[in-house]
Amino acid sequence: MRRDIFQAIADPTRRTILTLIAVQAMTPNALAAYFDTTRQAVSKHLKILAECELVRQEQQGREIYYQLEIGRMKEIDNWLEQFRKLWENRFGQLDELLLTLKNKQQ
Amino acid sequence: MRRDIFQAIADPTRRTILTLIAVQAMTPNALAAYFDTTRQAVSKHLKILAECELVRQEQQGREIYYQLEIGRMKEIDNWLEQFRKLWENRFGQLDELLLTLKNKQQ
DNA sequence: TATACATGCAACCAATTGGTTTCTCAAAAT
DNA sequence: ATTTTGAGAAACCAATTGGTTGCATGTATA
Repeated sequence: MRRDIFQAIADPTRRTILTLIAVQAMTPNALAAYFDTTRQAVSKHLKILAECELVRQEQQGREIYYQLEIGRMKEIDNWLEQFRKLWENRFGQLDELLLTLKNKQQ
Repeated sequence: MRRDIFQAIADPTRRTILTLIAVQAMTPNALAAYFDTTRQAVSKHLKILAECELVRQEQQGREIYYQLEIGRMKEIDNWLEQFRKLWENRFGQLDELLLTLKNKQQ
């Protein structure tokens, strides 16, 4: 039980769940229809996502709607931030190269 | 052996390795000094990162320098893209709320 | 009220993971 | 030429993971 957002998105099923509920809240049953596993397996994935606060539950009668908790997703974005400079730099260099080539053609 | 970039960054040691070599290329030995594990364990992490093409190796005598392959990191950014709209929206709504509160004070 | 449905939990299982120790190999250094 | 050093591969191990089946519980419906 690591309860780590990076570990949470490591599983492809969980990533798909996040994508699905990003569009609209869904019940475990409805989600399970998208996968080749049992409802209980999906339930376990949802539990992990809930522990990481990546999803929010909303009971509605006997159904539970799972909704994306978008705020947490920003943590991944924050981690990426340290690398963003590097790849912007790289693409910046590419831009420069293309510009040089263009100038030579003129 | 999943060779999946999301699975690669799931491990905290591997994330730290990526952060370290983002600054400058490093050898397995130098990296191992940062962790409470054996050099061989670090070597295994590097192998996984290499399989995902997140690092590039450069032999120099008997040492091997590992360097960050920044391009692959953009895949994570691309996956985040689908959620970015949502959280920008959310913070947009927050901005609006703050603006309303400010106006009320006046 | 009895039955069907939606969900989560517990117990179990095979595969994977992250770590270790031991070994081999190639390149420096003595 | 011999020894030391840097690195990866192999064999092994305990813990974790993702899945299953069976059960318990609460809510809707007949």
